[in-house]
Amino acid sequence: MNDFDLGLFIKDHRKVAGLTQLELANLAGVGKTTVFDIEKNKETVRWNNLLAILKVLNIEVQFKSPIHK
Amino acid sequence: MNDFDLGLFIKDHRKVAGLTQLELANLAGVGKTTVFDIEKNKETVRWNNLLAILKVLNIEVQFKSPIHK
DNA sequence: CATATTTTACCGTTTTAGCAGTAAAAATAA
DNA sequence: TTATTTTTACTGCTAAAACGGTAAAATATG
Repeated sequence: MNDFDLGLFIKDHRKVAGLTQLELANLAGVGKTTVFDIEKNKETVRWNNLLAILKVLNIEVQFKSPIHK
Repeated sequence: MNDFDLGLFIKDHRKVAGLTQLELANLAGVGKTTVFDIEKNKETVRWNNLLAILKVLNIEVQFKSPIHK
């Protein structure tokens, strides 16, 4: 049950940071289209671009699995 | 301090699952090169391809930030 | 040891994400 | 309301990701 909305999550954080999509794009070093796509949950974006945006917004990524490693 | 090695993390889980890179690639619906690249921490891969591999290996992704959650 | 399997590496070809530009909705401010 | 900003949407072009094929290292197996 993966109802987590990453796009909305990112959008909310961008709003809290007081940034427009264009500003976030420039800070992350990506195009405005990429920010738009990510907030729309387009998953065929590049991992590095998503990472760049998450970094600007101070969002951490964690990977969990049953075999806790 | 981002010393987390996602490529190694994935490789270890693949090993535990008893899969070769090619088998994992087929299960995830991606090319063998993509699996290889991801295990080598190439970050210019597509988010959906990474997600597909994580899903096969039963690895969950979580996003954390100071605000919310 | 030998040899079978797996991983790493490189190479063309195809596919497509990323990009800037533009413009029209939608939201926000004045 | 009107004016301004922001978001959404679509465009063509270009760089490069994804891919399969191939082969050489590396690793595992008998």
